[in-house]
Amino acid sequence: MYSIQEVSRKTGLTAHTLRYYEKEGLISGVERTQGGFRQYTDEDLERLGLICCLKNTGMSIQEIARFVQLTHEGDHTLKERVELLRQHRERVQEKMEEMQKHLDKVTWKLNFFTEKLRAYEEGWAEKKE
Amino acid sequence: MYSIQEVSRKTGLTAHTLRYYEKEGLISGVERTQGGFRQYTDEDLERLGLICCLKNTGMSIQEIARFVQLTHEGDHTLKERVELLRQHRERVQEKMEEMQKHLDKVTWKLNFFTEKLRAYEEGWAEKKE
DNA sequence: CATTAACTTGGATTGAACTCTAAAGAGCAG
DNA sequence: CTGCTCTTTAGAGTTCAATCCAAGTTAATG
Repeated sequence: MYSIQEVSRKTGLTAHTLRYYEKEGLISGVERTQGGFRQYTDEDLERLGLICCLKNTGMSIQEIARFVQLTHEGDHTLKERVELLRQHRERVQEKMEEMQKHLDKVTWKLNFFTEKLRAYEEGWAEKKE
Repeated sequence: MYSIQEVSRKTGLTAHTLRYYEKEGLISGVERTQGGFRQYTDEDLERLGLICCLKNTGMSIQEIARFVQLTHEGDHTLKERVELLRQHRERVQEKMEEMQKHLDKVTWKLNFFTEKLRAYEEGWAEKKE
């Protein structure tokens, strides 16, 4: 059992964000102490792990909430969940390829500027002599 | 010379966004007709190309504006520009590696669910018999 | 037991990047 | 010239994902 601060440390999310995620339906059924303090289980941590993966690959809060809701509805939603993850993976892969292309162009431009800089510094050195 | 709509089509950015970018300092010095309409040159399009690459690899509007400003200041900012692009490239590469790791975990989970779905559908088929 | 630190809530605020609105002017086909 | 569409501006509004605030409650420590 972990306090919200401990989970914050373990996941890298702030306590604020953890409460926000709960409010948005990303993590439901977190236990409480008799005083009302959140008590996260190892299973909660595991679920947060997947949530972070989805978030870090660009899935929106809404979509993650949808996925979590399906999970709660039981095994008859398995097909839909598989479909959801598959589509997400595809989108991410496409986006990464796209990014790589754009990054290649940046690299090309970078090389161009580096060469230009070399020429500029040489010219400057000549003037100095 | 291209109207804002033509540039919109060519770049995929809306006319709104093009005006917004201009206001934020991402594209300065766009010519106008005597009536005040924007007239983009091929050079403007080229500059927009790099801007889109930077944006699509996650650079913020502010950072791009900074880069553009340096460009206008002349060759003595070449070193800084090279540095800026180099750092950006590094950040993007790290982020992409990170994303790939997270995506791998999603794939793993996807395989898990796919297997679970297969078992579930089989069970259902048995019941049906 | 007293104090301090951590936690609770609902609702307001932030910041980034658009996105839209309204009112007016520009340009072109018929 | 008459419509019609396109473009202009300043400024307001939207969305997303947090992030903060205030006021109150609970737990932990000396």
